[in-house]
Amino acid sequence: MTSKPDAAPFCVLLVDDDHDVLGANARYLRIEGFEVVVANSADVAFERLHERDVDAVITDLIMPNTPGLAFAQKLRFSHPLLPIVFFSGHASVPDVVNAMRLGAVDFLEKPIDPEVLLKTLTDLRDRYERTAVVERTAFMPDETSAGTVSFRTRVLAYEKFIIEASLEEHEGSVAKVIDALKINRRTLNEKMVRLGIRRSGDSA
Amino acid sequence: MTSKPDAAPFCVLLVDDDHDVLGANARYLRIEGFEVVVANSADVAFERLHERDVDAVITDLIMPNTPGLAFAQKLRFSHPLLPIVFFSGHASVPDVVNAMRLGAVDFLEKPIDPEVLLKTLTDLRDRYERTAVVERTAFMPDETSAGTVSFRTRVLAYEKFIIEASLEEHEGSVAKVIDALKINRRTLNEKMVRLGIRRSGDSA
DNA sequence: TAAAAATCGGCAAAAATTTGCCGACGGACG
DNA sequence: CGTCCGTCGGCAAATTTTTGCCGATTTTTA
Repeated sequence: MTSKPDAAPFCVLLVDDDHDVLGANARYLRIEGFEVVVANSADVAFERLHERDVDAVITDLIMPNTPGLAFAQKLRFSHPLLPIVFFSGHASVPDVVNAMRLGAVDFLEKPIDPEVLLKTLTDLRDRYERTAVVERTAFMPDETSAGTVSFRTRVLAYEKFIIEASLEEHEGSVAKVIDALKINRRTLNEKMVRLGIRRSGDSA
Repeated sequence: MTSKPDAAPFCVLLVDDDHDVLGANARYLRIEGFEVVVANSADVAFERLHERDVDAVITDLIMPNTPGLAFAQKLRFSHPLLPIVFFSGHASVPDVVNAMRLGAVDFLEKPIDPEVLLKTLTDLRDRYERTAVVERTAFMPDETSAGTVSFRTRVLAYEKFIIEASLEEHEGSVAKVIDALKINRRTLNEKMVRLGIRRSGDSA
């Protein structure tokens, strides 16, 4: 409904080889308060990704040069937790299956209903807000080497994410988290310290 | 091609409300060397699951009483890593998306091509052979854990994902993965064994 | 205000993971 | 052939993590 230009700039990377559609969607999303970066090919998309942090990627499954899946695959690797949403005109079941396997968040059908797109992104923004943070803090000390995130780092980032998410879900109740995650209290504690997780309150 | 009744008994739970189809598929799979348990409803399926350990579940998406998705959802609870394969006649994109979100391994289209089914299961067998072990050690043996997926399980699943992705990205080159993930060769090896990851090459 | 419920951290034993070293194997290549 | 390269696995030591136990504090609840 209300589209408020949030304080938190949620940045969406829109990838589509159809210039018109791309422009239209971008415009629409911008009006709705999203920050939008566009790309008309996978290559350009990667350039954009290097230039700045995006919070979600919306991409056409079928593009001239790079198949959308190959694109997603590379993306998955450099940005493990980055939400990807596909859309396509006549997607076959296997297409959808493969897309989801690559960790797609959703798969929309073309032509895209603006309402649906908006809802998808809004949900995403709400749900994945902190994920981006995790990525940013835990990943790549310097942004030069996008691909060289160590295994350990990624896993730790994920652990952190899980715990923080669960913590939030249970309104900061450690006890509930322990129960939900089936993790030893002591262990959870250790991890929180190690990963620098603080309850509800914040920095400083 | 050659289907050898393996020493390792891979047990498949086949769920379909169509008696004839169910029987036919079961027979076929048995001939191909799988151990098959059948159920014509979600309820029966759960009974079977309590009776014995199965390694994979193949289920129709649309069934009279329980919608396949609801079934999968319950299943996800009790068996977070248990591979589920769906099949359906006229699945919509959203259907597939939801199925995959619930962690479906694959989504086949009805009528099922025996060849495809067989291949799917064979791959599954190869890939998930050892995963069962992980599952067993990863979370409570008891079904008391009705609620959630344990922290450990989730992390393991993620580790598995990272490794498999990297492996795929580097066309199965362990050396490259070691370099990319900055992980000790020995460690990577251990994890692959523990998580049941096999290199691109495949079946027996 | 007292009792009950939640958190947190120190410590040390127990358990699990990681890593280095060594030898082996199969394939590609000169 | 003989070698080099990439992979694998056994073993044991080095490390890291997980857990249990105890007691101290803080927050809620009755």
